[in-house]
Amino acid sequence: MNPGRPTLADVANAAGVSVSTASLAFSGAGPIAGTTRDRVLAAAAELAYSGPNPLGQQLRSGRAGIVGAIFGDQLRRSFRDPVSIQMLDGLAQALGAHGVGILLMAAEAGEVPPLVSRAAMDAAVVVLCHEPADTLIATLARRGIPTVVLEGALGTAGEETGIPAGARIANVRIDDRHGTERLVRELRALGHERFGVVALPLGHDRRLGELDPARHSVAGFLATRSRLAGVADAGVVPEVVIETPGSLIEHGRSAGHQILSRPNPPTAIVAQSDLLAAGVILAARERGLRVPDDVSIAGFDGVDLPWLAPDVLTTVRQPLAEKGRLSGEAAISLIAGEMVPDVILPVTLQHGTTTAPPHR
Amino acid sequence: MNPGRPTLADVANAAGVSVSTASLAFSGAGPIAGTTRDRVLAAAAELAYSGPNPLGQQLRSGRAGIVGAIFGDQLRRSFRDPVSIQMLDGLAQALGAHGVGILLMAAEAGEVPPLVSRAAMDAAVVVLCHEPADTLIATLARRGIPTVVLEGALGTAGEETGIPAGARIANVRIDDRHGTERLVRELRALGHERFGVVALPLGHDRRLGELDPARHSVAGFLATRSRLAGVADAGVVPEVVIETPGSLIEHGRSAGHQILSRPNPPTAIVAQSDLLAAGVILAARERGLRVPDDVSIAGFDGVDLPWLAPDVLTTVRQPLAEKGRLSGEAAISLIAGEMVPDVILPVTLQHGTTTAPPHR
DNA sequence: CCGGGTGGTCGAATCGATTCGATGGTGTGG
DNA sequence: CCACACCATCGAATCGATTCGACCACCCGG
Repeated sequence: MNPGRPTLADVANAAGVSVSTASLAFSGAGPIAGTTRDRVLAAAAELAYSGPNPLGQQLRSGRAGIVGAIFGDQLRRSFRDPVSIQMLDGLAQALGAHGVGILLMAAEAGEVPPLVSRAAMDAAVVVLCHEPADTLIATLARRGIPTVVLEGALGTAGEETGIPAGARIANVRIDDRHGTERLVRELRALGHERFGVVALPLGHDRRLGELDPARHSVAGFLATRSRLAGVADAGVVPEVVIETPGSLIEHGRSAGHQILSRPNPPTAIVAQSDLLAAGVILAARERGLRVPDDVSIAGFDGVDLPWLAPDVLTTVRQPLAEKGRLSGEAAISLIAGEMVPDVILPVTLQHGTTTAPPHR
Repeated sequence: MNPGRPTLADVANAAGVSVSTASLAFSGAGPIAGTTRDRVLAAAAELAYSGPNPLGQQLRSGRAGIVGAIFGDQLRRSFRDPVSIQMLDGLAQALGAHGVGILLMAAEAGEVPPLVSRAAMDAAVVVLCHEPADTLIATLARRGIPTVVLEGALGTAGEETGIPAGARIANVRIDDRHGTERLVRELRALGHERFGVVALPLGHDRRLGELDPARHSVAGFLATRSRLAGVADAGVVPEVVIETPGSLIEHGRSAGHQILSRPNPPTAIVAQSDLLAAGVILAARERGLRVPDDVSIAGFDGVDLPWLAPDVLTTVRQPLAEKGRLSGEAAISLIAGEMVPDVILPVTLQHGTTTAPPHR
């Protein structure tokens, strides 16, 4: 009759019942006679009606059935790190169990993608934004979208961040400061005294190179960036800190070469991610250095690196899938209007073959 | 006044204009006086109205602004293959340019996830389903959702697949049959005569092991699975075909050990993906075999494997990001109601250091 | 001075479903 | 035999926006 696909009204019409009754036949809410339901379903089959249009349901219920997952970089780069992927997998599991879908968004370099301000979503999860993501979070807050922030800066709530006071925000993070501290203490216990650090991006500008003391005081970063702070907590001031443009093998490799080409390189290199550490190991191999005899190398995250064999990385393992799952459940709770306490997940030290006492 | 967030009606009310005028102030469609628009926007700011509710817009327009991306496995596994990721990145770029978001869905082992049958989407892209995805595609077709199928089986349209005739389906695939043929021909030209093949999953059951001639005739698969058919086109009947549960390094490694532990192993191993090939190389290394002196190994895809250094894989490169972009644009066209011709993208042979004439 | 055009605004219909309250009919218990 | 309860069904309101056609007033040209 009318163009386009059939609607519930068409089905009701064909079945000779009212729209409300037809609705009951599909939703199952409320009483309905078996014969009536069958008649409605038969009419639906006849018209090739494939069930209620989700758009109508969404408007009515006020729920989109979607949670946005916002990554701090191009997907191509974000997803080369197994960290993001395991997180995402955990997130997908938790949300999938509630019939909620994941809308993928990539926010490059502090930009706010149009989807963040326009797409329909019931909640958002901000993942892996190494740099401060205040404008992003503020945009979501203005829209009244409850938000789960992963590994966010500490002062997310209120203040001069432009984030409204009533914003419903939950924080999920790991105890990376303490984890790093324990790792570095162990390295000191092995006898290491001179350290190099390969750091994740510290700001919006994606650069590779030594931390610029003119622009950023190391002390300042020590205070704000927890993995660096963990180094300081262990009583270590690194000889050199290389900032990288991202958590990728090749950046770790470049950083490794930069550190290892110094006149008298440090005996221990602590990388802020496993991929960075893997890159440093490749660099060491390329320079003919033996790991861990000539240099100890440690990472952070605890992802599988089967191709690093025979080496097994010493690292700090964080529960990645668990983190994703928790974030998903936090999002579900926020949507339900519940308060969600901040969560800090524990990490565990994992001994591999890439660390040993320094060679004299 | 009323609970919840303000609506366009509230804003119109506060600004002393009608709802239709307020709508114009935001959408910009149709004539509106500057002073009126300013008054509306001011009222909006006053009420902390953050723009039109997407749910209302979607119902009205009949567009969800979302394309579903359906992967044939858990995300954790799908995304460990850079192939999926580069694809997804290309897809995200193409769709993002049109302001369309990506809804992520994982379909394990031939199941149809609830989101596929219930979520609001304007189109779907079915990615990386190594096994036939007929029920999936049929579900989408019944819902009238235009679908782009990547590397789908050849007879997607009509027939006994349960897919309705009028379904709007576009196919995007690469010329993998011909690419494989060229690769194998080159290996033959080098002097190889006995081949092993490490294959991607051939059915719903994820198993690792030699192709079972009782259940599946090799000839049958040669006919239907194009990368295997390419081997046959080159005039080669492989001595052994190992089927794997997925495109992962460890599966390639197991398959590699299985092949290389045979009494008189083939001199050339062709893997159907780069990750599988990388696994075979690791297996060869572990057995003390030199690549390519003792065994030649080739892959398929052309992804970056920096950690394979110093080896560089001989492979067939396919334009992955391009494939994703094209799929995205195909989806956009389908949504616009246009017909989209099937696309077959070319592949290029890429010579690495892992293939050489066989050792006598 | 009058008619036609136009720019600005408004009312009402529409998108497709859910859900509340009302209604009519049947069955049961007093 | 009457009244009450309950089950099945229906009508209408609602969710939040867009858009079409009507309308009014004003400006300009004839």
